[in-house]
Amino acid sequence: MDDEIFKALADPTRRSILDELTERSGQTLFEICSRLNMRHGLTMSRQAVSQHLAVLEKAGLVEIRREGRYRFHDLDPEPLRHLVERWTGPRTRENDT
Amino acid sequence: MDDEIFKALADPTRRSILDELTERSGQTLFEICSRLNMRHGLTMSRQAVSQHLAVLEKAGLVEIRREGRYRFHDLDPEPLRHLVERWTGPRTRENDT
DNA sequence: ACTATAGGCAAGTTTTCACTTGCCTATCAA
DNA sequence: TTGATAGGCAAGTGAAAACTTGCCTATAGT
Repeated sequence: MDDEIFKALADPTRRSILDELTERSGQTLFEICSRLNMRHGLTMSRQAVSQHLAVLEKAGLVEIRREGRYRFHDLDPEPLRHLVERWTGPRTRENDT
Repeated sequence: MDDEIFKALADPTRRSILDELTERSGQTLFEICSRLNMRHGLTMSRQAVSQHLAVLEKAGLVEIRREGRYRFHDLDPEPLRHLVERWTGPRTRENDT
């Protein structure tokens, strides 16, 4: 289960998508495409982005809701919160400088 | 820079290696090999493990120190601490239930 | 009804990654 | 100094992942 999350995070394009959705939630596929192009310098086909979104959805990091002919994408950062605690320990208070 | 860390974490064998080093720091290559085999059911060549360790070292997650003919491996969890904060926000206290 | 927009499906290609194989070097112990 | 142990290098293989291409479906506006 964590496996899908780590694999999803391994790709820089997918991380940029998460960045985009962090900044503006509920974007459509086309919006994400154009913003990846504009702001991250990524030029890739709509299908490529769609496939990335499918990976992110399977990992539970993005929720997709359909309305009419639009598909809106929302970030769900919940699965990320305790992801690396197995190596860092549960608390990081001593590092809060 | 983060890219190497995320890519390093994408492989389940490498995550098992981090688990092993979390439990017992300073293991040699052969120790890691046999413990991956014994405790994680992973049977793979020494070279494969060595390559994984190289990836982990490049990502800054493992430090390697040589003494005589031995090579000891230590975990450095520091780069992991704030890895996902760009999506979760800096604090997760409200989720400490 | 027709057209444009938003998205879906399913090959096929290319690149990247994990892993092996074979041989070589270095340290230590007898 | 011989042999055993710990590890290194580099080319090769196989499979998975990223991305494209071409065509199809569905919703909305006029």
